[in-house]
Amino acid sequence: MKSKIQSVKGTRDFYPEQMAFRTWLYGKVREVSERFGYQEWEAPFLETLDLYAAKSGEELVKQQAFVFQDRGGDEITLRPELTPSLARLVAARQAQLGKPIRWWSFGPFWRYERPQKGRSREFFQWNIDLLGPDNPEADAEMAAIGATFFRAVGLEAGEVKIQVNNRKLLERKVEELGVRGEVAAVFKLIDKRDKMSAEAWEGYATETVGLSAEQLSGLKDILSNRELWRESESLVRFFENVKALGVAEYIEYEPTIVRGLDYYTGTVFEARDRDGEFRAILGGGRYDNLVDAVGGDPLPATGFAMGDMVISLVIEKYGKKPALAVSPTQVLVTLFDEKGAADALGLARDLRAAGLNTEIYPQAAKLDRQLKYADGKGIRLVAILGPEEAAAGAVSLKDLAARSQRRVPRAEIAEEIRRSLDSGRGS
RNA sequence: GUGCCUGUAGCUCAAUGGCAGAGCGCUGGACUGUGGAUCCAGUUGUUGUGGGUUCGAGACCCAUCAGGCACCCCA
Repeated sequence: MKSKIQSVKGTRDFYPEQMAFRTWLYGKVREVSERFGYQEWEAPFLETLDLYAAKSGEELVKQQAFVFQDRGGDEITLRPELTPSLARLVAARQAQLGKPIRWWSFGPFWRYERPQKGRSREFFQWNIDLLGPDNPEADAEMAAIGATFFRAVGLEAGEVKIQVNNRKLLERKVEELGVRGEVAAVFKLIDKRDKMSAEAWEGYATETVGLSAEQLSGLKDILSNRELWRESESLVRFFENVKALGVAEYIEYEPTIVRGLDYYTGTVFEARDRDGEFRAILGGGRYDNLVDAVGGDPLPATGFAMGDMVISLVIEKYGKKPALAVSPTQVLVTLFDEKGAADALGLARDLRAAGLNTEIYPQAAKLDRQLKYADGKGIRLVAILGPEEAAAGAVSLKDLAARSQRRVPRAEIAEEIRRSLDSGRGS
């Protein structure tokens, strides 16, 4: 065996079967995005390092971005996320863009990380953002879009949930504990809670973050108070809106959600499967300062991102993966011998002209071979054109799914195929 | 970037330091113009890669690459 060139670490190959699923997922993303009136857009895959320098979490850029020098010596980054690009595009044409801006996008991103389940170095991500309004109605719309997507792919509220919190509320509560200027450290502490043992976490809280016993106890009260949202006018309205939008069953308050990225400013959320088996399915929130941070005028914004890997695992786990037709072929034209080749090619041409996806068996072969091929590839209809049919000016149309066959005059074959496809659609 | 686990046929996996195997798949036939089932036959390897120990290595040791898990971070 010859030595094979390996693929780049952390990348995935999309054979037709995987590509069909990716396309299906993209279709669901499009369907839901457009249902809420969002426009599709796209940014370059390459951006300057400067774009990310001040904005994203420092770790994300410094340690996890693919950065290289171009031939002119400029620092170029393979985009690790989309939101800074969004802010850049919006800032560049801020005056002429009508508000609110409702945009969505689905494309590839790169992060230089250790690959593991639900995480690779090259992945696809759905981004959807609403810029303009700074009210809880906009936040609720985002959560509703996420929930509507789950419904669209068949995931029920008993299987996935969207957990919500508000950074301003949390910040206020933390400050009430008498923690000054160390809010970011406390947020990090909160984020770690599920990942450490209770003792280790408390040790980290008192020793590293420097909380007093009293403050720690107060913090624990905050994090276990599932009714805390009632103290935030913004969250109260958020939950009212979510109810009105018909997705309340998917959404719940979770005091430990803070999100990792530094640019979030208000309501934040992330979705998980109810068993907590996987990492977050999607994550997002309000980021009101980002547009002016890249040189635009201040513009409030909210949005979220969903990677393709975790959602795929969740869809698979709950048995919601659809049976997808991998071959686009609607009808296979048989080939018996070289003498009949011109006739078969002519039939294929006519069927294609009639708008049918038509494939011809590429060489003369026994009929059972050709039928096996069609069966294996999931092609339902086979147009059999052998010496007998040719002599009669007809074609035999076999429906592999219905196990039926009938002889049709050559002139009517395209119409007959169309009828068969329509009748088989429901079953 | 840190720690741990794993790597054998296309796939899933066996093989006490002693002849590299099974199931599935694939190919052909039973069936010269009729598919999924069944039966029969056949096919599949530089044991991830490179070194080392040993009379002898798929197994032990080192390195390296890839995958997985936990950190870190996050989609």
